[in-house]
Amino acid sequence: MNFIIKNRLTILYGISLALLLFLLRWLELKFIIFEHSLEIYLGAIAIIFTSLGIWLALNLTKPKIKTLIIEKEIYINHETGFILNEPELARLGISKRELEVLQLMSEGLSNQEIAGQLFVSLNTIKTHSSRVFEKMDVKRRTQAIEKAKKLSIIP
Amino acid sequence: MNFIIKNRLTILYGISLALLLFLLRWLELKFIIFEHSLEIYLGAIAIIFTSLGIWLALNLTKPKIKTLIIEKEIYINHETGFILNEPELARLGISKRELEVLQLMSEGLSNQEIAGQLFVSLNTIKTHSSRVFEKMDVKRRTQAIEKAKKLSIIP
DNA sequence: ATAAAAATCACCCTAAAGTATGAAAGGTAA
DNA sequence: TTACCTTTCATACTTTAGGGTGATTTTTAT
Repeated sequence: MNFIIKNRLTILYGISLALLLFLLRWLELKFIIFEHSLEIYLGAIAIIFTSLGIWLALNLTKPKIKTLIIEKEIYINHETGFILNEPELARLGISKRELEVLQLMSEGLSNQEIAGQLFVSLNTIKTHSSRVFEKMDVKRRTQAIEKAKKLSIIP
Repeated sequence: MNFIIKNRLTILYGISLALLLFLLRWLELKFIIFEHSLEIYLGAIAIIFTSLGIWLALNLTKPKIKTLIIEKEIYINHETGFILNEPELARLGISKRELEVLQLMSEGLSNQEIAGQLFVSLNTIKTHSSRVFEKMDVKRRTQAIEKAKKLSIIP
């Protein structure tokens, strides 16, 4: 069964050829018996074999494929994946809350804005930031941000 | 001339067909004069027209176009290679000196330190920074640094 | 040559940032 | 329980940052 399925195209071609030969024989008989003109017979043969040729060419040759390669550029920003450098964080002794304050600082928020966001007083934020600067051994928030980014403590 | 070049394929086909008809006529004459067998004549016609059919099919069919879109991923490396976003810089209207001040700001320097580094007065740096904030539409230096980094104006 | 833009500086004032010190509440580990 | 850390908040003070205004010099472009 598998053999038949695999070679079904070849078998079909064989059957078609056989039928074609029968057709030709029938045309020849008609030509001989009824004494029709030679031209009609020749014309029929020409048409049939031209068709055969076209059919053979279309079905037995592999289709011509013109491959058009279009390169589409996709820009990927792989800065999204941020991995917190926890050992460094532990080494500096920065607490969770302090890190939070540091993060909001790096986003450009003022102490007052950070206080509002974390629902604490301005003084609390000042204390936190002072401790962070002390622990990180920096003098200003801008320095803290710079250093923290270099150390992968903040994104 | 242009007409000939454009339709050269059609003209070629016409000439080929004419030659083919001549060949057939010649074969017919040979068949009648020398009383050769009908089978050879028919065979020749069959072969010629099969070939014609194959040739026609191969040359007149349009190739199938297969479009392959290859997506090429391009990673932007923010860490190593920094490319200054000059169009954005021009759009914001930030001058060379202002950019310098902005850069030193991002490194965590105070206005006084920037003034010392650039050999100008503190007031000059204040003017520059104020202009930068105005042009960048921010309120604080930390915001300016954040935005500038996002816009690839500073590394 | 002249106008526009950039860079420089000064003065005054307010807002924000940062320092110092003290203190109280809550959680955690020895 | 004690000692320690974290988080919270306050007050007082100093320093830095930032806004507004005006002015001069230098550079650049038309």
